[in-house]
Amino acid sequence: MQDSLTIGDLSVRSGVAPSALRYYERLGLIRADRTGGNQRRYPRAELRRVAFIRISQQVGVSLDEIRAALDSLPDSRTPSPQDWARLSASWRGRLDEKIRLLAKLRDDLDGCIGCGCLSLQRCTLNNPGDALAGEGPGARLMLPRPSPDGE
Amino acid sequence: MQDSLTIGDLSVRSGVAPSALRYYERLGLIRADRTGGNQRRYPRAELRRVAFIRISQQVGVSLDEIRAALDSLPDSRTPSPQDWARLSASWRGRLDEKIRLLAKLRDDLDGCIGCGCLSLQRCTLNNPGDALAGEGPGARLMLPRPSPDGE
DNA sequence: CTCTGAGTTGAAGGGCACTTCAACTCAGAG
DNA sequence: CTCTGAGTTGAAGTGCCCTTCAACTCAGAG
Repeated sequence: MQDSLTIGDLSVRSGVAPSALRYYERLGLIRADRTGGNQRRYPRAELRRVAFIRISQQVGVSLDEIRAALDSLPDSRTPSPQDWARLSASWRGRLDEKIRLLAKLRDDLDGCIGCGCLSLQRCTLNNPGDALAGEGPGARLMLPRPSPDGE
Repeated sequence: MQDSLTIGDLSVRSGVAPSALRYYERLGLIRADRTGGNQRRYPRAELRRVAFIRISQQVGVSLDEIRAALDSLPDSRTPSPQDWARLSASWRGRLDEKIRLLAKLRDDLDGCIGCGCLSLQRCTLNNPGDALAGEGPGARLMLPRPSPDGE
């Protein structure tokens, strides 16, 4: 084992399937050198990129946005710890917001369970506190879209 | 406006598109009476079902699981507040776990940002604290799958 | 040199949660 | 009765994130 990893190595060390790694490469999230025989060889630094990708997914960021974030890294040099810190810090707000919304949902749920109404029209729906710009008549459910995202 | 809602009414009041409501019906999550002309008419109680569905999605539950939960409601009578409370309460654990994981991710991220390593191999990956059953050699990233789910 | 496991590609498939479309019919105001 | 907006259907399409497949080639042990 030298300084570069095969796709199998990277897969094992990152926990990401080879097919997913190739997919990430197609999307421009990671890159690989090639051997004479056209096989991928990953510098160790790519491990950090993959780690960042998976963590970002957990924050709920789409691959497209992750790509944009990674594009902001300097491509002249290997990203420094500070570079990674900056990127990671940029997700903090989203993470906080996500946690805040879930905590609110939990509290609303507790309230509804407590009072037994559970209609959720009065408790949660009519008063989302944040969203609900009050468009049209009648009550509106909480969030306009569930929007699939990483957990 | 009588005691039953058209699909348009239900859509406006629930904030869920008619196409989504028809989709939910196909999956067996909601049901509707029909007029002589084959149009859907929803008893008001369906509003609660839709509310429950959207809230469950925010908790990160799949439509399939939501269907299973709804199937546990008595179909002889209109579900009582207690029925809804029971179902909602059953998501509490998942919600807590979700919040816990995100909070942990945030703290790990802070730690990594703080120490500047951001390799996330030492901080987060090698020591997920929960997951990572230690299969195979090398480090493993946090969660095996991002698993798309409602936010 | 041979053999085998690992790697390569493009194209297609899959799961989830819907949306869109075409080609209708219904319901109720005027 | 007419007109129009709302409703109906099944089939196909969409977006995201990958996985699977067939049909190859490569790399390294023996």
